[in-house]
Amino acid sequence: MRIKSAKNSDTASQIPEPTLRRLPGYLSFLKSLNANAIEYVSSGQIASNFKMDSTLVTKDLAYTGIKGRTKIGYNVESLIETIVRFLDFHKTEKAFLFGVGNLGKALLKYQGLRNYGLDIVAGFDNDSAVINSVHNGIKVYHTDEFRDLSRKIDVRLGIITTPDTKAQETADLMVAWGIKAIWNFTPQSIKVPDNIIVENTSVYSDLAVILNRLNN
Amino acid sequence: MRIKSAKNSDTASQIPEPTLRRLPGYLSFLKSLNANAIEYVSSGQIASNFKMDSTLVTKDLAYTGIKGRTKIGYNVESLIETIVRFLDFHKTEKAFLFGVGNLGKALLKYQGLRNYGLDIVAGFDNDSAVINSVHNGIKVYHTDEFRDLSRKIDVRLGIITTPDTKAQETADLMVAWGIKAIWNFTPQSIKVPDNIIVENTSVYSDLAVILNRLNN
DNA sequence: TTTAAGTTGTTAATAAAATAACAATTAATT
DNA sequence: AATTAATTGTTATTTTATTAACAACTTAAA
Repeated sequence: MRIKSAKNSDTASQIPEPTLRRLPGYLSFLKSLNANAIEYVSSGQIASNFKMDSTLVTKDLAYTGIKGRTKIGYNVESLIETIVRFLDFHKTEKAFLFGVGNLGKALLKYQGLRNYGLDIVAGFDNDSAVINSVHNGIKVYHTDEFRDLSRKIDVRLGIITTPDTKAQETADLMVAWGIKAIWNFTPQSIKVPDNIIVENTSVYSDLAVILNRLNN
Repeated sequence: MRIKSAKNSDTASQIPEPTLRRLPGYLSFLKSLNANAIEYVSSGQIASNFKMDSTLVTKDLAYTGIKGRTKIGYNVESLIETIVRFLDFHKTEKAFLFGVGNLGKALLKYQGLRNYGLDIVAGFDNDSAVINSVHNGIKVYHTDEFRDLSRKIDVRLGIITTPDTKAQETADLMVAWGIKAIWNFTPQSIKVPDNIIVENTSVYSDLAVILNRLNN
């Protein structure tokens, strides 16, 4: 049986995902340049930092709309601001997190995400050991309280850091409530309606690549 | 300036990275089938679970050397074993972890990685608040103790979960000691000799994709 | 003022990955 | 025993991403 890959309902999802994935790396590098009071940077310099082709950097940056100056390069500060705005890292996207285990707690405590536009507003779990605990100012509630929560709250993003076996039911719960996007940290593939955005983050894929490179 | 992308010194690094990245997902799915006492699975069934093309699954599985049976599919148990062995998840790769902050602690405590061939044997940090603490049986030492550590110890992999600004010096330290592969969880690009394997895991790239899909 | 060199930005070529097409096989059904 | 349908596995095509080539520009140097 063959299935067409799920296509974006959008008219045109212009920007290639590889570009989108590289931009935060550039941003980190640019910030370090800025911290060192460096005013201009060329695509070649960025490329050499990441051991990649400079044309690719130029093209990636072109997507953001920034203009460079011949023989000078790009203004570091305005490039930072352009990328931040392009990636919507300047806005604040609220999120719920389900499953306050080790990984869940780490994400709650992780200050870094705040600077990149993510604001986790509450945690949910079924384990009484963590319910009512507070991490980094974020309180953990019983999952039952989520069911009763007003759907008027403007949270569009849900994070799954539950045990693998709970991933699907957690996703179902979130979809029923009205969540628009799910960030799934379990290796389980979750089934959701076509209009729900799912992003899977699997540390096991990275591990597979490392072990393969180490052993071959 | 243009730079050729760093190429694997290997004669042929045969297996495509996208395939390698998909295999752990298949594995997770197969384990759930096995838990439900399902004996055989077709590439079409796997494909439909992940909303992908069945040909791609067939090709991915072909890389592992497994043979399927026409009209029947693949034997779930032997497919699991084949993928596990193919990915070297059956071996135990020892690792050091540098930077015992929130993310570092989470990785130390994360039991899941043990089942996928990763065994973190020690943590290192400069903060006296965490030195000598034990997480999941793994002790945290002062970074200075790493410098003095015998290079005879068979640890090939180092994990960086330090603050971004410490990433490069931590990498330098590890390379000097004799580490062969680095798993970098900071968004900073680290510079290492060509023979050192580097895998970057950036949660910000995933966030960028989610925010883009949500807002466009 | 002219020339040279570095850099952007665009267009063309190549490489890699995903999808489609299809041949071969074989279990199940008639 | 013959036929049908499901499925693997391979080859061809298309799409996507990367790399190469090059034209245009502009700053700095001669």
